[in-house]
Amino acid sequence: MKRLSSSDSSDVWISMCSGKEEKVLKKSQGYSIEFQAMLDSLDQEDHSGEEAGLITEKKRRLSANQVKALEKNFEIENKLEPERKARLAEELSLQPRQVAIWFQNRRARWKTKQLERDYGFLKASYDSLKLDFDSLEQEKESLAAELTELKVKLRRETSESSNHCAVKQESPLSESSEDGKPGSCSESVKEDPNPTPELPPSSAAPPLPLRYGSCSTSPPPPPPSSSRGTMAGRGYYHQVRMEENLPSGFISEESCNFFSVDQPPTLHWYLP
DNA sequence: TTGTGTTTTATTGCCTCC
DNA sequence: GGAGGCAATAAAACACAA
Repeated sequence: MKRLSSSDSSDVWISMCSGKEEKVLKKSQGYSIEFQAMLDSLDQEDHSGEEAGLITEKKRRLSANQVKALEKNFEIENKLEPERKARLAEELSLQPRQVAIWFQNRRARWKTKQLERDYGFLKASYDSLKLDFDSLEQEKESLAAELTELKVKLRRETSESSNHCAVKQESPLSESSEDGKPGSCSESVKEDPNPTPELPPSSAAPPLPLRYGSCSTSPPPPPPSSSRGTMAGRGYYHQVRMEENLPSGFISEESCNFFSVDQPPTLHWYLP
């Protein structure tokens, strides 16, 4: 498009020239006399075109009614067939190209809005998941603390009972320990070979298999590298890390049953 | 009134499809 | 190869605070 210096100081636009020409004209202001003369001649040509009744139009916004009609049509179908374009253009007294451009821009706006909506939805989903994760993490920590406490208590009771037996064994009137009830000494001293506060060396404890909702000793395949950046991928590593953080000796058969999941794990992120 | 940010209209260049 | 769509961009039109 080319901007003309009209006599009535209103901006007149001719839609027949390209934007590149306009840029050239704008940049050329204040240039050589020859070039200015050329611009003047162009202006004269444009004025003569105006007088000849060529398409002279201000760049202006569409009227409210036009926009309303276009919006209505966009709701029906956001793509424009040639027939509909021509009909709309005729109904709204617009150029078919204007209608096409309006639809194109409208689609772009719709896409932007859609992206914003999707982002909002994903963010809400993420926030909710994070809350869940945080509460589970807290629960895990309190359970671990409780477990430690219980183990200390158990150890104390065990040592007390063994002391009791040592005293009784010296006495000929000591009670028989054959019934195996609590308080019996023959086995209880041997119990608890793995006191918790003094964690055994890693060589003493066999490597614990990682569990993924079951007690299988074979670890699952590693996550695909492509999923490492995703939430699913992070979930995979979180589960591993959480179990690695458990106190040594915690993952036994009991603990396995305690934490095992009845349903098989969903590895949808891993399965193709 | 003016400077500035936003919205709307339009262009350009590239890509895909027929 | 032409038509049409899309992303990026330009620039006018508009809104609004200072």
